[in-house]
Amino acid sequence: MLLDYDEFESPIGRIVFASNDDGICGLGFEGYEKRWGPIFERRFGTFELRHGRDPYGLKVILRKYFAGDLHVFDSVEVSLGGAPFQQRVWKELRTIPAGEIRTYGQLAKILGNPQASRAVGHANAVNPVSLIVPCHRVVGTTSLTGYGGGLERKQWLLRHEGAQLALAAWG
Amino acid sequence: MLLDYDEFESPIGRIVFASNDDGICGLGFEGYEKRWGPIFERRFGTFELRHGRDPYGLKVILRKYFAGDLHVFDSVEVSLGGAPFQQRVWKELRTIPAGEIRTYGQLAKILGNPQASRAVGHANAVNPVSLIVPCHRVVGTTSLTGYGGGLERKQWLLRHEGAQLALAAWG
DNA sequence: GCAACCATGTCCGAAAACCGCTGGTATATC
DNA sequence: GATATACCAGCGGTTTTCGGACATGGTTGC
Repeated sequence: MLLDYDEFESPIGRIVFASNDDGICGLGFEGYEKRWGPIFERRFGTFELRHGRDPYGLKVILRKYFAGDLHVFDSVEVSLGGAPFQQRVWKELRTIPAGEIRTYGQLAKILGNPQASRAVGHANAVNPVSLIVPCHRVVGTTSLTGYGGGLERKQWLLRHEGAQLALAAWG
Repeated sequence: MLLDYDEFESPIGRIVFASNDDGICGLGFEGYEKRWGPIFERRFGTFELRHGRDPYGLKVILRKYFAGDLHVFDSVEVSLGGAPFQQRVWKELRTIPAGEIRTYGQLAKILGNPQASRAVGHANAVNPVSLIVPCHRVVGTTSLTGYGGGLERKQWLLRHEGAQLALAAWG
């Protein structure tokens, strides 16, 4: 499998992203590309990366997003793979509007099993496409919990989207 | 929970009061309504306020009280909530006749624990229904101490009821 | 299959913080 | 030496906070 990949300089650090014929299949903050090996191997068997190509015009979209155009990701095609439950989680994530947040427990409930909050957390943790699949809009009941790109970025993104962070502890 | 609330203009400032089906559940001097949010939320979960209703005819009763009819509160129904000890304190308060005063220590003793004066003070501080539950009739051993509506009002009320304020410092 | 991971949530108990206090000493004033 | 004031520690009930234990479900690796 031949994958294109490229980079974008955002206000909170370099972003790397990869895509195949179906859509964006990987996106994360700098360093994330180091984890692509096992991820894409499991998914594609073998793969090859070709640098400097951006067939979906993602750089432009990212620039708009960071300029305040928060809904530009809605129409971006993604190619995610993953287990059945994870796919449902990721699909559900994309229905959360910018500026809103959910808890892991809420998502679990929506997906039909109120007890599966931890499983939801795990699905978030292995989300291959940050931002476009907005895993940063999911928080714990009592804290921000975690984020692949680091909590500071999660907080920054939520502020950028105008979300109401209820707890003082969330900053 | 749906609560009625209304207002009354007294000689010492506007009085606001709220009630439910069981009786008066909140009464205080102007500004007190701002503290109703947390109080009623803890007690009722959610609640809603409906202005301009006075199902217990409290305005008439208040007018009589300020005209000098000091015992009109005796038959008013109240709905207080609160912790067990607080309920005992508030109940005991209503047995203090107009014109008399007690100290926090005396009340503690009456309630069985002479050391609990400070707890009595706290119970007084969170009394949701002033005047009817006459927390203004409790004073410190050496000073008036405190009052939710301000010390001037406490003093005014005690004079109005003809209480003997022994200490010169009390005014 | 089975055990081991987890970007969770809930419950419960212990500890600490909060105060509309009191009583005793220790300093000040006259 | 009387007062009066200031300060301090200990007081008890409630509320809040914090931490640990535990149940939880889906995925992954053996």
